[in-house]
Amino acid sequence: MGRGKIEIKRIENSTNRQVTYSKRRAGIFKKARELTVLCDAEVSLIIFSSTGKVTEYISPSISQKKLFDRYQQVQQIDLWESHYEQLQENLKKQKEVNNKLRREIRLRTGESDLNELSLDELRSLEQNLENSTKIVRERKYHVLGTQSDTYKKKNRSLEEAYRRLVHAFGGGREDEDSHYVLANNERDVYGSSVTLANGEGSHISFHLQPSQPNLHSGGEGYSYNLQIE
Amino acid sequence: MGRGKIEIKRIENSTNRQVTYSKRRAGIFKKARELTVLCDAEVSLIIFSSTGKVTEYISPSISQKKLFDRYQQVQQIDLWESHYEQLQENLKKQKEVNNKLRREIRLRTGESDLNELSLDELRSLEQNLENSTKIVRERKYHVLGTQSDTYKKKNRSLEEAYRRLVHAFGGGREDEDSHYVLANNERDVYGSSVTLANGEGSHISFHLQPSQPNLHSGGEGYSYNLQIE
DNA sequence: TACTAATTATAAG
DNA sequence: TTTTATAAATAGT
Repeated sequence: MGRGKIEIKRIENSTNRQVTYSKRRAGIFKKARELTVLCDAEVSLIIFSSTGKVTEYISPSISQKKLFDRYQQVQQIDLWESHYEQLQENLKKQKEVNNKLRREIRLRTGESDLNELSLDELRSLEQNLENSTKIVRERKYHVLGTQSDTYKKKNRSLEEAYRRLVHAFGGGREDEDSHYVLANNERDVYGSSVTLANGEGSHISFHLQPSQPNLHSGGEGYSYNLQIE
Repeated sequence: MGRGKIEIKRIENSTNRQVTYSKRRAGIFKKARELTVLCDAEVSLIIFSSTGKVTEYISPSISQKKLFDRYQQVQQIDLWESHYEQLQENLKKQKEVNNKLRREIRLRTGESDLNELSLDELRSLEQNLENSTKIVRERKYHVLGTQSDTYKKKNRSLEEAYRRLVHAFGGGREDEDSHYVLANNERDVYGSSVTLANGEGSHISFHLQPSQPNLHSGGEGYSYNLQIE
């Protein structure tokens, strides 16, 4: 159909090829639409040009995804399989990793599994926990120190203000009073820290995750409630 | 194109519709093939008849699956996603859990993240670690005790054998000798345990997982090497 | 399914 | 891009 008959083989002239592509593409899409309407068919037509541009037609009664789902069902093949398998493999690995992490935590909390450890491993773990405690304790003291410094500075400015006030009203013995306040404050900060560190109060509840709510549910004896976030 | 012009609307006569379907289907598949060859295009054409029968054409240079992969890539959509939403959701959750578990371990080892904790949280964590240490220590002593009991029993039977032997050769003072051996043994077991518990040796290496090899790679100072499995 | 008149698609300009 | 002569597709038989 045209001024001359053409052989069905790749059109070498690139301009010609491009023009023919446009015309025939329009033609085939028209045919797809017509087939859909005339014959109640469901048609999926996806065309990539040689330059990579995509054009598609899908019957209005369906979507590409649904048609493809149906296609694979009818053809007894599973086009997603490889995707699915990969995802599943990934999930399996994550779960394994999570279980190992949980075990590590159970060991570190002494919650359970300790009976799986040898004597040497127990010794190492104990040593390890002692080191960790030391680190945490030092961090605590650091924070305390910082907090204390802040109080000191605040106190110094308060002291200053107080001194000026007393001076303005013409009093004496300002130094002793203000120093007393300062010293008192410092003692308080450290004092309460020691009390709490050995006390029973202050359970942190970091909140671990909802999917395994019983992971750290405190049982009897030495169970406690350290959960993250 | 035919003896008469037809309107593009559903053909009501079912025989006619069926005939037209066959003819036009052949036509459009021919067009698809021709377009592929003439213009270097990649064409996917899938048609479901109203009776559910599927016919397909795919350019020989590609497969339906590959074309579809490419299609969704170009269209910036993920056709698998809804298919696997649940799986993907699951994977996401597992990864979140994983991160939280890692954080808990980092906190418990003092490896990092301690600066995110408040003073109260630090106190609680310290208390917590002390409790855990206590549990581990007690378990260690339990294992030691069991081990010691085993030795005791062995010793008793050795002692018995020794006594019989001495008796057979007609000697005296068996009791003192055998008791001496027993006592010595007990002291040894506890002695070595105390030495090792405070020593530098015996690092357990449980081996956590390969995907995050640096999770517990010991750095300077208080780093150590507790890895599970 | 095969024929063919009439319509439609398109190759070439 | 639009035109048009011609090939191709197809509606009706």
